[in-house]
Amino acid sequence: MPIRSSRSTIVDVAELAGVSRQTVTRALNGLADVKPATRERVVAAARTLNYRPDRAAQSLVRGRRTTIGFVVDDLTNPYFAELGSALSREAAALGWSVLLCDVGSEADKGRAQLTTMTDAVDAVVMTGCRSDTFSMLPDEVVQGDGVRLPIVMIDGPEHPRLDARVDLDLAPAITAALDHLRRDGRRAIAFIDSTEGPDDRRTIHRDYLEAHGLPGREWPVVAGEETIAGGARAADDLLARVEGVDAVLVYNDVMAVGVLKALTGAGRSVPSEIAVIGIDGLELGRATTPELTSLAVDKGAVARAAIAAARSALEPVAGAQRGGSSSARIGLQLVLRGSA
Amino acid sequence: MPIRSSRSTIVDVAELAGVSRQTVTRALNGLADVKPATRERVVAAARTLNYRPDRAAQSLVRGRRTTIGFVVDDLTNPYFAELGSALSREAAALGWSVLLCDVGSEADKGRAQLTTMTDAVDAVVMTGCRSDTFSMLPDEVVQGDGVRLPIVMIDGPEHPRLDARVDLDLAPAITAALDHLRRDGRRAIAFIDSTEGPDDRRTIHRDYLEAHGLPGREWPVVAGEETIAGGARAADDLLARVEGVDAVLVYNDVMAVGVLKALTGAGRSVPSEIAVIGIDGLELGRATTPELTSLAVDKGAVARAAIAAARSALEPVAGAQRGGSSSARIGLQLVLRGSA
DNA sequence: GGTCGAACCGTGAACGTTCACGGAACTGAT
DNA sequence: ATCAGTTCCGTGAACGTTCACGGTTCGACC
Repeated sequence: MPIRSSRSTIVDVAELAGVSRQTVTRALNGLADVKPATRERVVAAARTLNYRPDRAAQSLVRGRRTTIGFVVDDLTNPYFAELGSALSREAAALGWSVLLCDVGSEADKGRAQLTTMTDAVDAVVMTGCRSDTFSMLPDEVVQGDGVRLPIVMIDGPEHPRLDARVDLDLAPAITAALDHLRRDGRRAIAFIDSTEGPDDRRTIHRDYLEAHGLPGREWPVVAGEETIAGGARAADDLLARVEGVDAVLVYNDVMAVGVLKALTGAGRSVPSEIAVIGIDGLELGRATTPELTSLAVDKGAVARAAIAAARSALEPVAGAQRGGSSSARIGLQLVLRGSA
Repeated sequence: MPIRSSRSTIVDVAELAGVSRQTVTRALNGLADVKPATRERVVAAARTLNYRPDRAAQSLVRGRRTTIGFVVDDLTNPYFAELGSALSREAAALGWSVLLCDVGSEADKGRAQLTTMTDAVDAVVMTGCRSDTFSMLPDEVVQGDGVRLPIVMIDGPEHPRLDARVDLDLAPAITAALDHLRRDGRRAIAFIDSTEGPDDRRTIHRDYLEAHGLPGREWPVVAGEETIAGGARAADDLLARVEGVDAVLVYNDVMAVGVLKALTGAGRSVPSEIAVIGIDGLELGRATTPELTSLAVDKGAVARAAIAAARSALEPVAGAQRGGSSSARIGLQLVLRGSA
């Protein structure tokens, strides 16, 4: 008997059990029309061969399952985790599956991960991507000469290749937050960003300051990394360089928590001396004292919009809307907790 | 021309472009031996039909990809998020994919999700599962008459069906933490659990108290839910019922952060009056003031062990070790930050 | 005009599983 | 002994794609 090095198939089991393919199928899938003795023989054969049905072959014949890939910079960031959670449930409601891909920091590994993901998936949902995850995509996917793998981008940079976008409606939200601060008599409202690259949140903030004749355009602060520690460093930096700041708007909640910590650590009381507002509305914001006021994102809504976008891009109807990238906007809500 | 309601296949494209399957393959996959004009015709046909290659058929013929399912109670818990992140990268190193499944609270939906997941996956990695996720698995999977889908459990309840376990080596770690507290002169060391069910951490704690003649066995505190708010409530409860507690060990970091907040909120200073130690070693523990001391879990190590276990369970070598469930133990490290 | 090589394209077969159908063997009653 | 009815099992075909091979066309060159 020749040694089969590769994985054993259903016919191997059939031969060993002395039956046909079909009987093996019946026996292993618990169908009727199999004599108990035969079933046992088949099961035993499957066990000794460590037989495992090929999922690809199964789903080929049983019908198509759609799988979407969820690409994140860093699942460790609770915002992305909450988003992934919502996406997983939303996809499940349609019978879809979600393939997770945490590309992380190392660009080369990220590339490899994305290639294996993209050819196992019917559509891609990317998010964040301030580090340019998009350019890590395999060339054949991004140029898409042949078949375009649908890509929907959540709150990330623009790109002609995208099939759909889900954006946060930041302008009214940030305006509301700043209005709130101004009503409280705050005048010196700084903004702490995560990187120096172009950023809607920062420009909205700056435009607001200009429109209302407030100071602060000259206080660009950059955390460098979207972590608690990064936020804390940025806050220390801000305190060291600027006098009289009485409010801070922060790029996201994770960094805002760091800011909060650094401020109280430096003896500034929050919110009486300095108010802090974050963006995302994470559960994490409940961990601090005072709790973090934030512009909350409805992650369920974002996930629903993303899934809907992927769905319509996958629609079998021949689209005259080729290249007509759809776009959804999700509002944010100012949730007042303790910090502002 | 009959209207095809289902998804279009490669032969549809071939017919529309007036070529053969193979030429379509060549054109769309960017291979050689296609005249530019023909390629364009094929691409155009694919576009109008919104053709999308069947991933199942592709991977059937191109070769097998292994996919593992990652089952979590709640990805919102940063511990599981960090674990998922590690798992994703570890799997990627082998060219594997990770299917995410956040079963959440609703048992019925969880059931449905798990069935669609389990038949798209070559192995399952479950974790947490204090809420009995295991019993949500479809019957044919859990009884596994025919082919056993490998299941590896991370730090969850025992079950004869499991193929492998990855456990946290809690006893020495918790002992180290309690030793540390005792060296600091703490005597009244409470434990805050998440549920009332059987739990290693609680029993290790109680055994330690007994062994060292410390009080506290009579202070069972249960948070109910593994959240910051749950931990806070539990701490309030503890303060209201017991006098003189000078240290608290908490089931996990998320709850411990809530405990920390409740204690400082109630005017107790940490760590001078009461020390707090959590379990998990999350980044979240850096958000508080003081930062949370914790028994840190190396999530990368856990993920590696889980992947390795799945790998060996999938090994094509006929195993005489059928049912011989492997088991790995991962140590924890006491990381001293501010709270103890 | 024949030969040769390149460029381009099509035809079976295969991947591993399940579905639809039909056939054999066995039962029990007429 | 015949028949009908179960019970059990096997044989082609199909799912949609790619691989290996072979064929045709075309131009160029002797």
